[in-house]
Amino acid sequence: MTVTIYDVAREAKVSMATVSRVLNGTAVVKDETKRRVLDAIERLGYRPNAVARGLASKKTRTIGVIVPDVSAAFVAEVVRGIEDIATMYDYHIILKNSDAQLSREIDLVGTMWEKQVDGLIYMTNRLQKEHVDAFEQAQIPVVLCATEDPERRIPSVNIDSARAGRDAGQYLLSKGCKRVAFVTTEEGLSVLADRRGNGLAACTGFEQFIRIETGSGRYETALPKIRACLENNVIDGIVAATDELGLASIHAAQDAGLDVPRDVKVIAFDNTRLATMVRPEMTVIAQPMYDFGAVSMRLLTKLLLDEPVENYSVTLLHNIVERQST
Amino acid sequence: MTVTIYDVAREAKVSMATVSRVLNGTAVVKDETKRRVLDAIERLGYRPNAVARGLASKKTRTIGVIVPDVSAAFVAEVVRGIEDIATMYDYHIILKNSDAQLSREIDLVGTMWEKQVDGLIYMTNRLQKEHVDAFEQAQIPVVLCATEDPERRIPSVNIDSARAGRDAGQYLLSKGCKRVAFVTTEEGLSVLADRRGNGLAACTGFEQFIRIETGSGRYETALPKIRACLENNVIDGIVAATDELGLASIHAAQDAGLDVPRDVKVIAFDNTRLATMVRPEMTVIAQPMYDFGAVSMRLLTKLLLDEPVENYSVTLLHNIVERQST
DNA sequence: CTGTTAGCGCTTTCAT
DNA sequence: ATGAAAGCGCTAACAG
Repeated sequence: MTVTIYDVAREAKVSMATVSRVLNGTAVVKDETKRRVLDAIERLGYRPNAVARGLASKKTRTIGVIVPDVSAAFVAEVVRGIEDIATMYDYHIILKNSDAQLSREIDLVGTMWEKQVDGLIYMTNRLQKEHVDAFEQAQIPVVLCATEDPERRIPSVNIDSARAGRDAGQYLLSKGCKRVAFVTTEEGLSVLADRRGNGLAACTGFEQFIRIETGSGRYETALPKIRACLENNVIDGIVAATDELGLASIHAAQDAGLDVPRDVKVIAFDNTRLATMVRPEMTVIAQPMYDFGAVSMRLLTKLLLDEPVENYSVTLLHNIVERQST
Repeated sequence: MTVTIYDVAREAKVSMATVSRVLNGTAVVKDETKRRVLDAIERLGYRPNAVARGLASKKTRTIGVIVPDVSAAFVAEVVRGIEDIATMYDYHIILKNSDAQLSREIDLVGTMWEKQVDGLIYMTNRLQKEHVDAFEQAQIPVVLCATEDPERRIPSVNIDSARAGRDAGQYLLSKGCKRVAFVTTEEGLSVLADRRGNGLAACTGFEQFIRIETGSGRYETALPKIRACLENNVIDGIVAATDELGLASIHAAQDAGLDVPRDVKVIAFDNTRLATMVRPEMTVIAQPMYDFGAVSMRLLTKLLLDEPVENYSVTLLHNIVERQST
């Protein structure tokens, strides 16, 4: 029924080993023999069984990808980057959503272990000791993607978030803003978001700086909260932690009778497609989302192939894209 | 180094078979023995090797998911639905992007075959003979997700697209629209989009009906084309094939000096988050994106577990969500 | 350059 | 209720 390497060997009148060799290019095979094997493969419609291969070689060419939620625009873009590079290096990805729940995040490492993945790309809001322990126990090479390891034990790919926050602040200052708000979901939820906020807060020159916590990152719930804040505080500049919160900020300002950008300027993080499709188009601190994924995967391949690695914690560049909201 | 089932057996003073039994619940094991095994597993930190399991049992508990592009909002949501249900039934998913290229779509079936996936969830714009042949050759159970098989050979999950198109038309008629445009990427690209367009075209009562083809589905490229059309035709109602095209239509209308919804009403397909975040908020034909994925995966589990299946081509319900753009 | 032979770690008869 | 043993389909020494 299923055609095996043994069938091919018989058909080509060679040994399994030789078939394996032409399949994997593990050793030189005489051209004539190679042709016979290839012919047999063709004739029988043979496909190597990756599972058997994985068992024998202890390499599955499969990468585990653990993310909070693929349906988030940012994450989906990252996953696309991961998958593209994985394909390029002939790896497959197993995708799992953690919903940012610690217990699930840890569980999933175990699951990936059972699946014998060759490596792991990991996204989480806050890396904890439990994570590192899990990685260690599973003995799987891990690359943290858009996730910081304060102690730099685990290879990672990030931008300089504090600096990005500062850049946003500097930018608003240059636009004449004095009273600035940082709109974020909730302090303590995401290390990166906090770092951005702190970078922003560190800017000197603001007359006032407040944080607006929206609880969830959802547009609908954020909008009224931001609006309330805007009605109780005179604010002329906003930095939002995500595009969605940026848009909520713009609309909240408009609802409060303010003009964007005249009365209040808004700059948001991420630069998902949303930013360019709304009016006014949003000025953003653009994050290299696709590259987060692509570079993480590339770094992981280096780890797996024992290629030399110059830098185990890669810092990607961010940049400000000026549009109409400022 | 790596703990195997054999080590556990030795530690618990039983045979591998018994360990396997308690692991899989394949047969009754005396409570006392079971405890010894569980203890040994705990003590040794044993994790079953899913690859070895897969080879021995010929079941990998892995599902291949082939989509055009995860980074598209619609698709990402579908994938989330698939993954959730997969997890629920203890399956894993291998994700692949095809970029809607036929050759790649076919290739990927072969790749999934090699990976010995137990089943396949497949999304494509236009199912062709090549696809069906590939499925057949690989002998993998397939469920088509948001993808129609005109000949109903392959199980699938869809909405009634023609009817959805008609509903959109009917809705615009009820709003007093007479001169309607269908904004889509390009005829012939997507069967479902075409079907919607045809359903719409079949509505009687319009004084005029035109199609606006935008080439790509991207906001940026669509906007000027739609605007040009709107300047050369008197249009008072638009049905857009996606939210992104819907938003492009709204902005194009505004740029052409028209008010939405007063002068021209816009209704779009999909209902991604975009629709609720823009102003005016978009009226949509809501698609059950998450459910496309969830139901497809559920159907696939039925196929895999030999559960009775009432209906091999499931039709999900769509509905109109009325907002400000009409 | 090619063949032989052990496994890889588990499931699954078949006995007992 | 438990054990023994034969594979699953392939890779990777080791010979020759």
